[in-house]
Amino acid sequence: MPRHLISKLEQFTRLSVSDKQALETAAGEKRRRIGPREDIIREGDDPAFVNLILDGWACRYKQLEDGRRQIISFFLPGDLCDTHIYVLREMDHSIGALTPVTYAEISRETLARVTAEHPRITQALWWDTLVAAAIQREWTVNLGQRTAAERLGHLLCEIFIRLRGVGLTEGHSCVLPVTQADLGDAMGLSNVHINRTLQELRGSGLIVLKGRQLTIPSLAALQAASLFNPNYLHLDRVGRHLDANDQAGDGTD
Amino acid sequence: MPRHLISKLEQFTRLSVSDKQALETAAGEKRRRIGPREDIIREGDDPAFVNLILDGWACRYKQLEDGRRQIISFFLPGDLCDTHIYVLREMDHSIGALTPVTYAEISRETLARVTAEHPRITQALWWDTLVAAAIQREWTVNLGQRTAAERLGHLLCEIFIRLRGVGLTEGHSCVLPVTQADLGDAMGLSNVHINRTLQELRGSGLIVLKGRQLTIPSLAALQAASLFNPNYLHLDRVGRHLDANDQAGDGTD
DNA sequence: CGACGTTTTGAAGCTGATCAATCTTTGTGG
DNA sequence: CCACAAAGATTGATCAGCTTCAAAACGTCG
Repeated sequence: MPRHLISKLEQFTRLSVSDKQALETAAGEKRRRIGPREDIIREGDDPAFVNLILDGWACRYKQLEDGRRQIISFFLPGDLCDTHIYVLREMDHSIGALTPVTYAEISRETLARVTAEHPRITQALWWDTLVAAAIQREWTVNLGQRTAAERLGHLLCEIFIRLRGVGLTEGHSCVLPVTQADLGDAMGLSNVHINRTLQELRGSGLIVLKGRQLTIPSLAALQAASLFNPNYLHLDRVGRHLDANDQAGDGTD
Repeated sequence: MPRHLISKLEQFTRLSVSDKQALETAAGEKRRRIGPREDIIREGDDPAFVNLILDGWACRYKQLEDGRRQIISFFLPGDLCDTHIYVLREMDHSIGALTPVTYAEISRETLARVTAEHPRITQALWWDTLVAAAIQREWTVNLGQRTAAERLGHLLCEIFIRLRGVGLTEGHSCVLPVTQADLGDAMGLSNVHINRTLQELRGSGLIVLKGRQLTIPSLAALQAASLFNPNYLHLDRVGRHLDANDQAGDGTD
């Protein structure tokens, strides 16, 4: 069932049948389901598990004393929250659902066992962690330098490509199941301005957005308009040399 | 000589004499010195080493096609660039010096050896990595939600506390060796507005800034004004239980 | 149908950007 | 030790992008 995670990791390296089974087992241990606006974990809590999003969208966020909320990152299906979080004593931010979410709680011990026995998974999780850090850096650039239209366009490019990596796009389309207010909290813009900026992107034909269905007629055009350079997602199959080949037939499915 | 790194890590766990010697040796292998505005590594380069800043200030940054520059994070003495960066094939950002900088290049092999032989160092580096990620997240909040004055005040709190952790403060003062334009590139503000915001902070008595000498008369007051919550720096000695105690006298110096 | 959440629109106001000039500091060479 | 150059800090004036507030339209679901 953690097929999205597997798809994602296979962008980096090919996994053997046994690798996939190990992930399967780990993700099956403890499964939970929550509704939108519910929290998976809160600032101040002791992080006991690594959470794996199986379905739905969640986010990291932080709320200032006066109510301002910043969404720090989006969690899409297949995303894993910090694999070493248990080194720290308490959460410095919260993780909450934006849509109905199904996720797996993976214990520290399980994760340790899986990585000890499956070096390719270890490598792939490293890659995933580094890409997550790169995305966070890119958001810094996004918030610091880009205009509203560039910023939003950039986000949509990123989301589309990430969803494609986990098999959740269809042609030029994908879902965008969050409210405009959520997008605003993520981009540091008011919901009103998000609305106007979306209209601007629609007006210039860069996106088609009907309800929760997003279509990007030309990803290249949206990328160009948003100064989007996909290099930070590191989709260049760096880990080719780690492709599983220890058993005939492995990794071909 | 990597005394700043050692100071920093000892905020998390106590290190034995042998731990410190290992860091000493690793940091001594290859030392380099560069001037301000020179790069340590550039976007597109193949990351061969982990860089340890021994002296001076550097930064991660990214430059957009049209020249806009965002400083993504500051590297202070004792800071280590991503310890697992070699998993990726090429840098998605650059690292450059803001002042004259001395740094050590640590090879992948050396780092692997040190961590294999020194579990406390491994743990401490994990803590360091997670704190670095938390800082990046906090910058996202900073850029997305805080006003110019809050943003700048927040940054100054963070820098002061980080410098204090590596023994580079004196009483309520520390150096601030970067230009206002650099601060602007880091905070997503124009240099003009940085200037005016600094004057505002000076005017309200929250900071004293003469040349490159920064004094924060009341850190608590600046924190309050900037909505600064230090929890994300995880300075609560989480790793107490890992304190080195395998040899009498260890860790007490 | 009615209610609630979400999107859309309009108008007014503020924060911070831009541009351009001046002042100050630092560093360098004579 | 002074003169000069270059970098950085400061100031003023104008402008643009985005926020805020408020209301209306739209959708969706019990």
